Amino acid sequence: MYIYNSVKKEKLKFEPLQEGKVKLYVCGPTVYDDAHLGHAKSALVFDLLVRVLRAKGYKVTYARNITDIDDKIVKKAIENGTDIQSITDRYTEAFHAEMDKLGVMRPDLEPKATKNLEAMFGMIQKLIDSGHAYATKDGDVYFDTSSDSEYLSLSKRTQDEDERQNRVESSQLKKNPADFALWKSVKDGSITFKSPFGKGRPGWHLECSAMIEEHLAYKETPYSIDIHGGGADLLFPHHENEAAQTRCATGHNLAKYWIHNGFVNIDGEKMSKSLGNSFFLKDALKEYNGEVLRFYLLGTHYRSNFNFNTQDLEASKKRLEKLYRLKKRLFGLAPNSDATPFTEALLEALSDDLNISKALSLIDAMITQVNETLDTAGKHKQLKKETMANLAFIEEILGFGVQNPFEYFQIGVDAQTKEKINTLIRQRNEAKKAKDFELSDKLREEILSYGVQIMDTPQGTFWEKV
RNA sequence: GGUGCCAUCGCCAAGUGGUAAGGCCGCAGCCUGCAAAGCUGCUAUCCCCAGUUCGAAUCUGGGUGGCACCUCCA
Repeated sequence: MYIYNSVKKEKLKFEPLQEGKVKLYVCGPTVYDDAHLGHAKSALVFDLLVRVLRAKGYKVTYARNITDIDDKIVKKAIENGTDIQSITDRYTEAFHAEMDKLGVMRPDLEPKATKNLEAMFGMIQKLIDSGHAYATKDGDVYFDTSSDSEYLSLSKRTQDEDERQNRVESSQLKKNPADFALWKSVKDGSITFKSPFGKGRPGWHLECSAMIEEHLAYKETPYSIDIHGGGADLLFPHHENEAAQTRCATGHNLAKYWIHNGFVNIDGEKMSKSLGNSFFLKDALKEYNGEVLRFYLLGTHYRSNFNFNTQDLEASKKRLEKLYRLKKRLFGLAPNSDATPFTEALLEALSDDLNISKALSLIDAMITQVNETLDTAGKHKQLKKETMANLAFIEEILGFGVQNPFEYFQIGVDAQTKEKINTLIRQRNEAKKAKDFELSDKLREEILSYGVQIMDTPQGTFWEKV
């Protein structure tokens, strides 16, 4: 297994901290709004990583947090005249439902910030005791970046005057403009939590460091966990700050490997709240099957920036359909469960820093080759069994082709319409049998008017929604 | 201003020193009553310039053009 470490900026052989095990933590969503395509991309990328690692025999413990305390959540709760939990519950539920539609497996652990305040208090105290954090008279607690000689080693930044001036000031009492809040005092009487440092809210960066130590971390290795991941925008300042906290509070480094996925852009522009061009996942799911979106979003290498557009999405959809058509051809056959040359090649491709393009080209080559053989006379018993094993492996490792292939092509057609179409197909087949092609063509026109296409095969006439 | 990434066929996209994968679209065939699906064949020398090398899309330098982070953000 090779993984590109985005901190070292090179592809490295993956060697876990403990033989056969992988501990992975990914920064999850802040649940104050519906998930957008970027959340989907990130969740899909790490879903794929977990599947590949497991296929390679690693015992993976996968954690992805839910940030359920944050200024934006508070703001929304106040606007809606409700408490934060009704906001966070609602969007957490929506997030889960949408990820399910994309075929994203649930993580093993899903820690929430509000449930881990004690762990955060403990880490703050350790940082204060060791001189890496200080409290102000306002009741805030800041991480003292000047106390960490390795600060900025993750993002390889330099702190010049320009940057210092550009940083948004939240307090005049900070020793250094780069210092970031571990605990923010809140005095306006809105939503606060009690802590040994006064009433307030935790800083955003703190939760990940604290929850990793609480739920996931090794205590005796030079790194807390094997892999830490998230969107590329999190490298700085979020991950830089997490790394600093963990390093200073525990004496060991946070993660051995860092993985950052690229952005999703819309029409060449970064999707963001401030640009007003967010694309909600729920809207995309109204138009497209979750598996099509999965296939599309996963179809480009995870580190590349991804430019979302419907033309490319349609092309991806067609490519996925090729897989489903082969499944239709072999429907109902049992696989032999042995690894095949194909499954080995597929796993090898994905083991190279998740080379999805290589993987997809292998799948297409396999599909074409099987179709070609099936087009010739013969039963091809062994090939069929082996192909079923290949398809099962594709489902397992990529999550592609998981639906019933006949139903897949008929999604969105109601039972009544299906019945009508089937009746017309029967009538047309009778006309064909009687060589009344004029009538059969007329019937086909009528069938096509339902927005479907039909295909005559040796096994019978099938139809698909266009 | 600081830091970093990228530039491969009409479109999407691998390859990162040994002579350009794959998909979509298009064209020509096979198959089919006709279609659809499937199959076969055809379509690039890798932004520009200079250099290193027996050999570069792949390395170095310069240029041009995109983009991102530095502020909440997957």
